[in-house]
Amino acid sequence: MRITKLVTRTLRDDPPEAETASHRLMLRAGLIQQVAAGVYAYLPLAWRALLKIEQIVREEMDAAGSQELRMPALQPLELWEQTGRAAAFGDNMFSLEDRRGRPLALAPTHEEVVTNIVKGNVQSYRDLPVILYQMQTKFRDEPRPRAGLVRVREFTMKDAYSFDADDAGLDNSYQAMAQAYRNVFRRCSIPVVMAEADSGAIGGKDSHEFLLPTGAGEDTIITCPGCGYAANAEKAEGLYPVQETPEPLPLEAVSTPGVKTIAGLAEFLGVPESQTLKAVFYAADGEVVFVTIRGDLEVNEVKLKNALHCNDLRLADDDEVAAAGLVAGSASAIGITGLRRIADPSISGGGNFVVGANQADTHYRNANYPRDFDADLIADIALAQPGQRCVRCETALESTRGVEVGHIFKLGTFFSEALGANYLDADGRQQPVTMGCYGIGVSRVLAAAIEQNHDDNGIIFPPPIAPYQVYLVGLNMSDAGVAEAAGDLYDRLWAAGIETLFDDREDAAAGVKFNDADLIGLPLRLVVSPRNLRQGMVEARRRTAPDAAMIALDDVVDAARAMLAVP
RNA sequence: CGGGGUGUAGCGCAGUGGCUAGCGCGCCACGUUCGGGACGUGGAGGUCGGUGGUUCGAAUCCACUCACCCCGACCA
Repeated sequence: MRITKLVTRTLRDDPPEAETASHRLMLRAGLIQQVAAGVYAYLPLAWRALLKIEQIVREEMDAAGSQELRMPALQPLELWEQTGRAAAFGDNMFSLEDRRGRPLALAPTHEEVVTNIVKGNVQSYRDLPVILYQMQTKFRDEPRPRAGLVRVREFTMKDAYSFDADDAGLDNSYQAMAQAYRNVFRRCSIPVVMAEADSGAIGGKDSHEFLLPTGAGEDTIITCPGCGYAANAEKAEGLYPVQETPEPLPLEAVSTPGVKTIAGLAEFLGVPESQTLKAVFYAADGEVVFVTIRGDLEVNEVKLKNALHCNDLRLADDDEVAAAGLVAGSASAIGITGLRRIADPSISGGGNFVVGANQADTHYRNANYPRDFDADLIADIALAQPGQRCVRCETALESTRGVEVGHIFKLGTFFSEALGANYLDADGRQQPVTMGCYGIGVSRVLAAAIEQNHDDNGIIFPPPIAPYQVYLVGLNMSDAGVAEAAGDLYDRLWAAGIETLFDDREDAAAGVKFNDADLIGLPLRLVVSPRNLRQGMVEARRRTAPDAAMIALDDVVDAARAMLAVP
């Protein structure tokens, strides 16, 4: 491709709206163009890179025994109502009506459709296992798109679905997919962490995310340097110090004027925060629930959502709190009626806690569970935090941010039961198939690869996903000798199968071309110029190398191939 | 959805009630340049996000509205 024909322009300056490196560089290098919030056009350079990423994914999926198919993005909403996921996705699902007023959805994922396909094509245990996958455009009406291709509303996803006879089969499929994922991300130069993850409201047992650790990420990963434990903070568990249970003392009201926070309460009464209990109120699908946890811990809203089996969870607003008869700042589980009460197990270790009294400016000392208050549900709802200890090896946990590029789930039989995808086992009995699902955000992989592989001058494309392998610069293209030699070299490179982008601009200064070469970040830069030509040479520099090498004009194609082969 | 911000030429911005709305980059023509973002001369390009209002007069003031960005709750 000749630059003079390429529909892309590079930007001299950083776009002001772009905060993260990948967003900034993709805009500057002319890879993407925004069409709406969270909706981007992939310009030719990005598209070539995406096709390469897709091909890598395809090769690894095929090698893992999966077969590619293609399902529709446009689906009847009714299908989503059969599994209850229309409600679970809620406003995150784009929906529309056809001309007859029939409700349709733009699919955010494909479990329903793929399960129906398997239902119609798999009858016997002899047909299992099966793994199907597709490259597909997904639509999700995200509340807040951000960071270029990191979080968008229309994106390319590779989604795969496994169907097995039982849990042992699912384990095999899951392991095969996990290995395929490691291969994909290694080939794309994205050093991922595989972390335990929340499986969501529907999800079954195990779930893992593949995350690129980077400050630009949206997820928090809790890791253990001792044993290698890694988990999304949504899922992670941590050990916190548990006090000995003291002799229970009588409940005692104490005046606490103006005290509204745990920190203020602990300071006012001269007790550690771990000697207090925190009360938080949430609206779970509109129902106000009362949540109690030890004062020094934080509520993990994902764990809470799972414990409550609700679709929508948010902090209750002031009106809801007041309507429920709660006194913010001095609320307590003591004497609460008419509300569901959820408590973290941390309330049962230790004792003689300071709690609210449901009266303004008043708290109780010496509250003890279950003597003084009760809960309808005790569940782990604590947010793991760095500094807490690993549940396996008791090393202090660490925390880092990450971009999620892949996610795998063991789904179990939720979908097959809801949609009647059964098979006949060897004993002639009907059984629901056991499913897993596996997603890679293909367009996000491109963003992550750039986030990981760049410097101050621009992108450093990993060769396997670079849109072209060579950036060929013709310096002083109005010089007939240069134009001829560079054009000839361009033809020879393509003839040798080396994908080359040819900067054939006549009017651009050397500096412009070099800066664009660095910005776009192809693996190898070749320079044909009057100066080099007088010596019969071409200059070659890898994007990652500090210095250039001089290559005889006749040897350039072989030399380029050799330089590109070096990992 | 809560909080903060921005909409003026392809891109980045200036313009607080007054004449023909400016600047830089980019673009077109010609000429000079030619190894890390050159220079000269001449040009093209604008419903000032939209609607309504105030006013002799609105990019500028008011109301409503739309879009987009950033920070938080969601996901690949």
